[in-house]
Amino acid sequence: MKDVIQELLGQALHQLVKKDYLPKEVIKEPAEEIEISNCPDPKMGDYASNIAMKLAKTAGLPPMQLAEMLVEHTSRSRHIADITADKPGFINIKLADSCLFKIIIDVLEDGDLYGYRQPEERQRICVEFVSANPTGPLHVGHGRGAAYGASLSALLDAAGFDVHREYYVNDHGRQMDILAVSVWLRYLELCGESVNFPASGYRGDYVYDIARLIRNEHGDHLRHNKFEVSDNLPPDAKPDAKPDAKSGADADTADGAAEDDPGDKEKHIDALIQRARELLGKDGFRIVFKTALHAMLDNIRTDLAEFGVEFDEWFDEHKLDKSGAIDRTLQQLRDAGHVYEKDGAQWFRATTFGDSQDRVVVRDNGRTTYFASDIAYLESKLLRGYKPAIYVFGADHHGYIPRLKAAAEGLGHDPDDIEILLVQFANLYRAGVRLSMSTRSGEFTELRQLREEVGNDVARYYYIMRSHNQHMDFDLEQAKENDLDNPIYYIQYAHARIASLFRKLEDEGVRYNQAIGIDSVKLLTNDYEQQLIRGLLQFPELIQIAAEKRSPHMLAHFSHELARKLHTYYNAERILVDDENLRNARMCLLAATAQVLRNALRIMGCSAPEQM
RNA sequence: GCGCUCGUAGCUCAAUCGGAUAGAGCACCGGCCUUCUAAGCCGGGGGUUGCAGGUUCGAUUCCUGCCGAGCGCGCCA
Repeated sequence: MKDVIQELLGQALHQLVKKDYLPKEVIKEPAEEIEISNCPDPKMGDYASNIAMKLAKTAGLPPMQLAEMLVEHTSRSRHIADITADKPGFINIKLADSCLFKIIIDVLEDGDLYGYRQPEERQRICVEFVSANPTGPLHVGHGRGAAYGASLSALLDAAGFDVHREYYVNDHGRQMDILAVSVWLRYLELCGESVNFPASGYRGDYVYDIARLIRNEHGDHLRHNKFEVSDNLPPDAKPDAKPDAKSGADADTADGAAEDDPGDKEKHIDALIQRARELLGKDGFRIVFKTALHAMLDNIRTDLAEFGVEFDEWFDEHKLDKSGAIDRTLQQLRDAGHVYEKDGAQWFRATTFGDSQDRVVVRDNGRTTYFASDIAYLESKLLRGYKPAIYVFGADHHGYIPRLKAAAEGLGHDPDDIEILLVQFANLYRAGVRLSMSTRSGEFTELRQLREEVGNDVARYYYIMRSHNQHMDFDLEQAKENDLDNPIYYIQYAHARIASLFRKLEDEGVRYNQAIGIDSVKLLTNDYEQQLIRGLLQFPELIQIAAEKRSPHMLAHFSHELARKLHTYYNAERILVDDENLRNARMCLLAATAQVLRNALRIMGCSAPEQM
């Protein structure tokens, strides 16, 4: 509908230019350049344009006068009931009733696809999100990225993009080796060996679960005694050592602390990994490694699936190495002259493209860095034709943006072809007390726990109801215990309420006749009904705006608003009246409202219950 | 020190790439169930949009500086 109005105003501008009332500079080339917004107050009209104020300067006319001229020259359309120039220079447009009523029919006809744009050719884009290292279960911090990424993907799909959802599996790095060693040590523990557990090992119970799995499968075949395992290793740090502990004792007052704890936990764990490889051999280590990896991926996959988050592809990092993609991409950068050697390592000259420093891609020991994989992965995405390739990162990764953009540019791409969205942290509160999210405290960390405590719908909604670049407080008390105040229940209740009316009708043996209803929609003239219809009208436009702004939280607000309109209507008017025409017309409106609520809830990843 | 994201009602947050009187929820106060789900509705109080400047017809939005919060600045992943 907006495009119709843009078109009409565009034509009016052309006419005024043709008559020499206005200079030709005022012509906005694509009509879409003409901004159309919703009126803040429905009494003013349905749509508003600020075009007269925008062009006042180039036209050399006061905004109000220009607005009036435009109104005069806008050709009469059957869609428009009224068009006026108002106060500072806005042009307000009121839609014809017939136009509004038709919305109900549109919704009923389009059904699950109402609000969805379906262009002939869909632009292919990729959304990569979560991508947590498979070294442990997902924690609540990943939850927001998961909920945001999934809803954003659904939103972009609705807006007409061909969306590819991708999870990048870091199955190649040192962290995975540490997990494997952690599992192996727990396995040895189960075998009866009393080995020390390293400070930087993974301590969660899930590590024992995997160890148990291996022992069931392979018995004691991978057992080595504790002396073989720990002899001649560099000393470990204390298990509880916190590098940046801010306790009262500072280095200068308690210099004994350093001597008590001379170990380097990083050197220790690296040596331990090496030892494990030696003792287990290539095959033995692989058994532990693969079992751990698969167990964790299963865990994560199941967790996400239960959360309603699905991916089209799980992209394994190691494939980039195996296929030679990393080498090829690095060679490409070398050929372009963006790589140099220093201190035995190879550096990507990221500073040429605005990064604050150059970045190592090949270490002096010959191994490629994590960033080298990132570059190859980036190239893979762009070669596959995604435009843009969207990354959803936690806010703590914002430092990666300049180097990734630099890499894209170094490979000869437009840096705008990759788009990096940051999701800010969510703080969990219980009864006003902030819960620690560190793994060490073990207080409340797993996404699974959160889902079990508050439910999937609540978790999904709470995660996305705030703008992704806004820090957010997630209060478990409000989310769970006080469900009267929970916005997601409020929305779902509106949907259930409508379903309940249809049930009621059936119980009373009265048939709902949609044909009669559609013929009678013109009876829906009271304020409440008009408000609801306008809500339905706004939905497709909201999808487009929210998608452009990568802001699924706008759907949360929209849904709440639509639910409020429904509840208000329900309280003010009796829906199931005796008059057959009016009753069926109202039921049509409610059916359409339920449909829009369903569509919005689906994009947000929440269910639309028939009863509550 | 440098950089990124922010700062809006008592609390949690909106505000459609700069628009009309800055809006919701929670909390607080007062009304509405013999009738379709009261998990609801209606009404009320509550604001110098962190501070100071600047840009223009118009600023919560854009620019500069300051104050404050969170997070980053490795041949770690």
